[in-house]
Amino acid sequence: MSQLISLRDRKRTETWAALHDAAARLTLENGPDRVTTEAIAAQANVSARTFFNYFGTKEDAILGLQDPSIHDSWLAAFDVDADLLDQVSRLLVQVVHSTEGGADGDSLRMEVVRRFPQLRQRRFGYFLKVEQLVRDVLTEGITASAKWADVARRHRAEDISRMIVLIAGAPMRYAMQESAHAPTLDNQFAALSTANALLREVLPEIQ
Amino acid sequence: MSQLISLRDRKRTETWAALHDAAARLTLENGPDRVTTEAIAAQANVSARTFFNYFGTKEDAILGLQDPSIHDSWLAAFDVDADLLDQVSRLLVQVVHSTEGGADGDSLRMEVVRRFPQLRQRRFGYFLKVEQLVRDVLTEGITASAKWADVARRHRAEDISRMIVLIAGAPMRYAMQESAHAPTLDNQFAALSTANALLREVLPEIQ
DNA sequence: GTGCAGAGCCGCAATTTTGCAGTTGTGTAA
DNA sequence: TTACACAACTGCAAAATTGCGGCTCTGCAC
Repeated sequence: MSQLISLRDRKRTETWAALHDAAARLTLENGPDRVTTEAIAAQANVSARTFFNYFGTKEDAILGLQDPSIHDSWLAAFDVDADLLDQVSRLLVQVVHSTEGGADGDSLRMEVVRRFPQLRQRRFGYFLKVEQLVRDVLTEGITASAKWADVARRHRAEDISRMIVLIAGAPMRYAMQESAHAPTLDNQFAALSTANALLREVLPEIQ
Repeated sequence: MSQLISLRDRKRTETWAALHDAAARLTLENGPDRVTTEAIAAQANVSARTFFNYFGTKEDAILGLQDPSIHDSWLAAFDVDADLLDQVSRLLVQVVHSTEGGADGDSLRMEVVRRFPQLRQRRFGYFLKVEQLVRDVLTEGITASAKWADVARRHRAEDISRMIVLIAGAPMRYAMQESAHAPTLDNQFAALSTANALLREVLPEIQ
């Protein structure tokens, strides 16, 4: 019973959470610059070296950011031949969401971001990785799609994907810039849907 | 600060204690035969395999027995040319004590032994290892001692040590047999000092 | 008694954690 | 300015943990 996930995976998750929690907690107490990776590791009861096995930078730990990854089920649901703007932006949202650690209701993270908005910048860096991932998926889809065969004859699939992801990602960038100042969950959602509507309105005009 | 021992050593000690604690606790609840190594490992939050990295047998874990080892300071204090009976039995006591985990006031172990005296047998097995260790030390001492050079000319140092350890260990064996029935700390000490006195009385008579 | 399941225990390879010795960049006291 | 401490971060090898397959033994249903 309760062997749904291996002990190894469970412990890895626990360690990740312990580090993020320690980082966020200590940051709230002392501010991000007065917290050392060493202190975080000590608080999480692991070595300083292990800290960097889990997070690339101190800020990632504070924010609980994970390397973006694409879940199989998202891939299965992805359809190049459907409304691409919709498909791609959905995938972008999913992957971006996957970079923000397990628990959504992580009030610690929200509090940290509220108090130290500078940290928010890190998300933009992550967004580049997210785009790369989604681009790869899209490129593969386009290459295999009959619908795109024509365009693909005049442009490389990589370039087509790059352009589409840029367009479909515009609302997310918009929302990130917007909510950087007042980074609450509500603000993010609001900004994103505003941006989506905006994009839909702008697109026909420029075609 | 507080880096007196390495994180590695501290964690090793903690894991050892967690396993012993889990083993003893579960044994008290269910009896030694109704506890599995797997349950102990789960309770201690490590894998079943790790259990056997720490303890050779389930009983060792329940009793908190460690492989005997000789501390450097004991070695330094050991003097072949002093009263050997005293020296050797002191060393035996120290090493035996070292096989019974860190915390002395481990009421859990005492309670377990009180409730399930069968477990006590395991100690006799350990005593053999303890004797072996002490014999090695003694052999080396005798080999290097001028005082023993004469006897060592007629007998192998190993054999001399064996005999001495047997004699010096008699009180401990006596005490272990005695206290097997009523295994409290007081009983052990009492039995040991009785046995020591007894030995001292008997020896002159048989020489 | 025969088969079989459960539990103790071990060997080994894969994964994770740790220690340690760097390198780099930055603030700051001399 | 120079010197230097300190903190972020990395590479690498040693140690610890895990998963897994396999072995043996014992009790129990058949």
